[in-house]
Amino acid sequence: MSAAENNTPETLTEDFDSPDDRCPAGRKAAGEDPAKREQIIEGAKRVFMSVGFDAASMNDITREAGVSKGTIYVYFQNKEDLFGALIERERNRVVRSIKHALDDHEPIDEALFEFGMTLTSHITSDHTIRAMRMVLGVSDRMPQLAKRFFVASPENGYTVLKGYLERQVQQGRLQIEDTDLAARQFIEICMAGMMKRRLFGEMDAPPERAYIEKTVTSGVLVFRAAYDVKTATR
Amino acid sequence: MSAAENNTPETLTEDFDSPDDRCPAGRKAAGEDPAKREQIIEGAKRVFMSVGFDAASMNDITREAGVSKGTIYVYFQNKEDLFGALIERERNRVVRSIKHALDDHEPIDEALFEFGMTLTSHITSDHTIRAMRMVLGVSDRMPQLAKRFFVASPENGYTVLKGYLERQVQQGRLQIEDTDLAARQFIEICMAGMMKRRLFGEMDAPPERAYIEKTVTSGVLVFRAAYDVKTATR
Amino acid sequence: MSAAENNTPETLTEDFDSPDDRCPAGRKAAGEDPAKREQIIEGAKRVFMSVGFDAASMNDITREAGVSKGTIYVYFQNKEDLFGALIERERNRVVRSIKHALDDHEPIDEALFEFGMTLTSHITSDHTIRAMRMVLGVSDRMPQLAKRFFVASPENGYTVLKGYLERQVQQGRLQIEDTDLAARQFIEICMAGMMKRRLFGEMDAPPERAYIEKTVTSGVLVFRAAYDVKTATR
Amino acid sequence: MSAAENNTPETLTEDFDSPDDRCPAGRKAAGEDPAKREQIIEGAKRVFMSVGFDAASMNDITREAGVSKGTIYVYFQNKEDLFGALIERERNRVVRSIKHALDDHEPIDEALFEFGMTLTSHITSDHTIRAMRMVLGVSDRMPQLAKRFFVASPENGYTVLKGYLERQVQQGRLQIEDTDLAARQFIEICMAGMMKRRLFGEMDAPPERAYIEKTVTSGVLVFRAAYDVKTATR
DNA sequence: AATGAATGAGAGTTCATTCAT
DNA sequence: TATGAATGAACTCTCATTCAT
Repeated sequence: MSAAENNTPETLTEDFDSPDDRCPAGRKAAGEDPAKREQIIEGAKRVFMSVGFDAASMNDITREAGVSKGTIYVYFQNKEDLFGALIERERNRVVRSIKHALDDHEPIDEALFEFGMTLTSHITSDHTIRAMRMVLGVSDRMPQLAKRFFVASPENGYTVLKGYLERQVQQGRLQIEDTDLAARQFIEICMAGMMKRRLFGEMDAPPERAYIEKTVTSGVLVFRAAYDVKTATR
Repeated sequence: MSAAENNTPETLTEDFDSPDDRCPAGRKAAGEDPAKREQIIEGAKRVFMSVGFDAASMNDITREAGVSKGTIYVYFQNKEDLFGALIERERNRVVRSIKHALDDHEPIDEALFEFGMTLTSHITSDHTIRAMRMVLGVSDRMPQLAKRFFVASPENGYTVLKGYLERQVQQGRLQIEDTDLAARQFIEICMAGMMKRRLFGEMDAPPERAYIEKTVTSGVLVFRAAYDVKTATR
Repeated sequence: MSAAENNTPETLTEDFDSPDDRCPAGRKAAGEDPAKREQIIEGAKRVFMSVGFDAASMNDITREAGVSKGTIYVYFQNKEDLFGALIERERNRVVRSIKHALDDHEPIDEALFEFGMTLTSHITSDHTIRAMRMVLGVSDRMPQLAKRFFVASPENGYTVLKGYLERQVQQGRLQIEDTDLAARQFIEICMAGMMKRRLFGEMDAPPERAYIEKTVTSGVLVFRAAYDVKTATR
Repeated sequence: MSAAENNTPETLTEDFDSPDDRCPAGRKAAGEDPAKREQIIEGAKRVFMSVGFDAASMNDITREAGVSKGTIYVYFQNKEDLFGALIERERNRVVRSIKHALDDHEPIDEALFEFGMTLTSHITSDHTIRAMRMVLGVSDRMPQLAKRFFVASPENGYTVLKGYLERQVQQGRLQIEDTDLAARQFIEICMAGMMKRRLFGEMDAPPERAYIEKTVTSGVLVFRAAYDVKTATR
């Protein structure tokens, strides 16, 4: 455990800065071949996703990734480290997808609708729900991991939206005192509890697009009823 | 073993109706002493809460509960059964606290405010957050448990609120087409993502009362801006 | 284990010499009520017989005998002791049944036939086969028990028969040099391997009477072909 | 696990046909090194033989075999599987030794004598007796094992002998109506109860050769008195 | 005297990790 | 460098035995 703590996610992404500096002959240094690293993570992902952290055995991962046990331990210090790297990769993937969801749409209605659709679809997807469950399942042992995952995935939408709202307020199109709160409110109205229901298994498949559309549409209406310029709410 | 078979969640709360009928001398039947049962669950709770289901060992629970391993296995069939009983107990605790939160308050503002405060405080409490994490961590293996816990705890607020909203609509005080959706929206506005942030460890303690009050107050305003009679929103 | 070794079967049967000497008021002294002792052994027999020594749990015996755990431990030092007492009881039962099987029948043919039938039927019975398996299963831990059981049950027939043969030789009706060997031969010819086949499960039920009759009849013929006076065998 | 599944008794003897095809470098595949497998069985044999199946603990076997617990479980699915493999090995050993005991000896006397000596010596050996006790001790839980062991070991002699007797009858050298019964009779006469006495511990060492010789000699005489051509018995 | 709830050592089995090849 | 056989601590669960009632 002490060893694992040295391996904070921050350092993980730095591992590849110059992978082949030391091995010009083509032979990769131990634990420095990005393709093999990817191969291992890909196998680990399949196993972790389907049974969770504790129930996943390193043997399963070995089999699924098609590499030997020893090789995994060259690339990752231990099971937790491997799991952390996997979550970190997912994190990066998500951040990219949401980043530009609010950029260009001119009418506020459409911009918010698009944003709400993207975020809700993403968060209720099988992929994300499974990842969340896994992360939460080990959050006692790896609290930083859960936090980082959250900041990257659901919370990231909040950051983007808050910036957007502030710009709209500055431009006089919306009247919001607390943009922090308003951003959070909008996100939650759009999801209307679907994330919770998916997490706990009350909904056992991602909601249909029509249902999401209806929910997000209503969310935009509620939000504008509260924060449009004419209305003097709060 | 016959005693243990009564441990299905449904019957858990009924087990203790008349515990001393058969044992007037004070000696309790095997697996039927509510105090000892409570003692075991209490110890199990401490261990499960702090490290999660998988990382908790029966030996730890033994030590924490102050009973022997054999005794635990008289009261509970196995580790999952013990965990289930613990979650079930938490579930019951919640249901009771929320049930009557909307009954008597006359002005809608106050009623919704009280409800939002109760629900948000409850769901963001250490107790509930830890329970949720545990349940989500094993939801692959015990999906019914997660579902039951959810329906009882966060979802239960939804049922109560939906009934309240329907009564207000009938009495002409609110104008809501889809009370199902509106109830879900209100709950999420009141929490404004606090449950998520608590779950993932972004907030590492329950939010202060002032913060909850501010958030719920704003939530009520947004909700009324959208659904008050005069306003013709949706 | 050291305690159990003090409890050789020999002493077990002496326990009842004067059970009520010390308790004239009717209340039996601890571990001295023969009826309760019998009740315990009867329950133990059902359990041991059906699953064997190791697989039988004291709880099962408790249930089957209808007495409490503590009571069993008043009457018997431990599980081995209880098992020993049970086997000892079976032993005594058997000895009685075979003892007089060769007494009165005048013609040698009939006498041997009757004896062979009795012995073979007895030894191939479910009861005896199960007892043998149990005893053999623990013969490493309780070697004296197996030996005593054997001497009483299968070997006892040998003693009786040998005496009979010696009398016949003295009376000039048979011509046998080694009555010890002849007695063993006769017994084995009559069983023709049935005991082995039953023990190992090749025959899963006691052989039918007709089959035993045929076998014993043949056994008598073979025996007389070898040992009748006219024939000069050996 | 896939390797362990090959451990069905039928395939056991075929496992080692070409053990080093895949590992020319000397490194053996998991669960496929015959030497290690033998080492484990050898250790297990010592433990099982001395205390029986139930009383033998995997820890004892670990210690006796000089391998770790994990290794045992690579080679064998579980305790029963290991025990089964051990018994199976003993079984094969026996079959080989008896198979050709009656082939070439011309005079019937000598052929039967040789056969009787081989079979009796084998069955009364420490090895076989201990194996029988073990097998019988678990015959409730593993009935097929006991049956297979029996068919291979003691019963196998019967099959061989019966074939021999039938050939002698066809050639007019013996006069037997029921060769099945006669074969069983001969075997039992030759052993004259020695197997029983050894099993139950009445004889605590294999009988001396002189004693077996005397017994088998007498057995052959008795058998021929009954079944020689001139004599019209049965 | 009889009870049976409680004990806790020890059972079989798994699996993250190591290291000889 | 990559492998995967081997390790052994730790797991859940059982049950002969004890002793307060």
